[in-house]
Amino acid sequence: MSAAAKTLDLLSHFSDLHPEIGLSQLCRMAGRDKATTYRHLQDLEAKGFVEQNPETKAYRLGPAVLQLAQVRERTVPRSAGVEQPLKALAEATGETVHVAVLSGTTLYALAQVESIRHSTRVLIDVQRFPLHATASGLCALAFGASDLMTEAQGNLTRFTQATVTDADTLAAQVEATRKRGFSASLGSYESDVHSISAPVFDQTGHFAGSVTVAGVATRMTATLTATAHAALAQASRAISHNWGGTVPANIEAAWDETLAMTRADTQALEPTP
Amino acid sequence: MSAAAKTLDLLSHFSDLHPEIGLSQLCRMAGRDKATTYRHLQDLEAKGFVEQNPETKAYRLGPAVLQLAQVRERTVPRSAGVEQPLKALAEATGETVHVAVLSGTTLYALAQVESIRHSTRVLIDVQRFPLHATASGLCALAFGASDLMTEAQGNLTRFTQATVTDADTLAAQVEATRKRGFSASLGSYESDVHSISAPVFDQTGHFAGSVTVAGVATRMTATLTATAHAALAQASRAISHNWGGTVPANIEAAWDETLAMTRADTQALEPTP
DNA sequence: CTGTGTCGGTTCATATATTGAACCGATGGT
DNA sequence: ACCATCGGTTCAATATATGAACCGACACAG
Repeated sequence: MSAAAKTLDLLSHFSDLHPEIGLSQLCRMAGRDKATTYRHLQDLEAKGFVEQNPETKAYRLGPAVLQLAQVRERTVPRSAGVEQPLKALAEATGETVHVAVLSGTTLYALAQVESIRHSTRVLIDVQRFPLHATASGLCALAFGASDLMTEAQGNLTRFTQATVTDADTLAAQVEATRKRGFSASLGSYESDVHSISAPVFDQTGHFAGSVTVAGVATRMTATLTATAHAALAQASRAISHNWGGTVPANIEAAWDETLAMTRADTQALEPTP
Repeated sequence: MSAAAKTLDLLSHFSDLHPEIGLSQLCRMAGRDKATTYRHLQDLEAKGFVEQNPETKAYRLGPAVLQLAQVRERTVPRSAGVEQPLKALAEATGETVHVAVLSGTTLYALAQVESIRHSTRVLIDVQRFPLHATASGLCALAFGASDLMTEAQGNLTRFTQATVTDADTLAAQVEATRKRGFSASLGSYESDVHSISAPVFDQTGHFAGSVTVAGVATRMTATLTATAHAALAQASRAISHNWGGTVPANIEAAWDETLAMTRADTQALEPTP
């Protein structure tokens, strides 16, 4: 490992739990020599990536990271961070996939990828996703701020036979989404489309959008659902990472549980030899 | 220069003007070899500090900087970034100095340092600085958002004989502050206190607070004023840097002009031999 | 007030990782 | 068909990173 990589590695040890770290402690955390770590810290300090608390001599993140983050935030559009994960998701599922971002109380379409595996596939032509009638929307209601729910309850438009139009059923679906970490829409917006969504988080740590697999209803078997769940979790982690966020532990836990269940379902249908 | 320092240096070339930089271009900007720069970029990419635009192969800042900035923002209080500059400012001027931060439309006291040079000095016991009657407040009105002015106009309380209580005079003072880059209060809040302030900026690029020299009125000669101006500019740059911001070019220009003028005043009074 | 541990920081011989000129294939303009 | 430039790679030369040992300061304990 290069000296530069080791130096950069030191930065990753600073967190909310360890905002200030002394030299010796950082050596233990990084598992490296004291002299080496000290020089690396000197380099970081000279460039403003860390600074020393004058009283305790402990090191903490410096102002340089703030400026870099500003530049990144201003110059790299969110859509740049979803392309690769979306392609991988489309590849893994063979269905149309898309990402929506939350702005205020509205979910806007940000990007989509249509898989070329099947000749029939879902085409997405909406710009805004209704909160109560789409998998994306359910994700927002389940993992976003509470004002989204009041917004949704004020506009329970019916789109198909399967659209939920009463607040209680909607609340139940939201609750199920929270429990499972994924939301599902079985033709509630377009009747022959079954969608599954996972939430995406940004650097504020809050719900920032959702990533969705929109499948042709007749193809959404238990096997594909299991595949989609696993691939969605992967995609959400990757996109959240690109947006400067991480998936909260409770949602990772919900995913684990759901994945274990769907795997069991699949194996029951198609037992291994 | 260590390899780590050179690697970190590469990051500083990314800015709003150059959000994406190709390998060869970055070599020219950094003045370094292509092979070296390439390996450094590999290190940075591996740690998420830069990423490659898949289409153009150009590099841009990566998601890692967002996460580090979040940690810094959450864990390092603003007050930590003002101590050193404030001490230097008190040392340079021999007067009491303080920093105020803007929250909403209110200026709150954040930190202060009393110089020990004189037995008489200004004691600051306020928690909030009136916008219309203090040097800090004038800075906020001159360099902050426009809603501050409406807030100030709604509360033109008189504190001393010198307090400005009509909107027109206030507007004129604000205009003078914008022109000079510094604000002044000649006993407008406490009658025997003359204060000079400079604005401070944070990572959003907006006015975030002010740094002030609060001098005993009888001591505020032209010489001390010139010293204070120069030291305030220095302090503002340092604090802005610690808060992740930079002083806008137009204010640097205003400072330059004011400093040249006050220097001329000083030399007229005390000609060099 | 003396031993003991740990702290941040420094030294220097050792050896390992960094360096850059030259090179490659791909791309694009003329 | 040519030339320039792009991102990326190679390898011998060597500049640079490394870490065991050491230092003074500090805090705690007997």
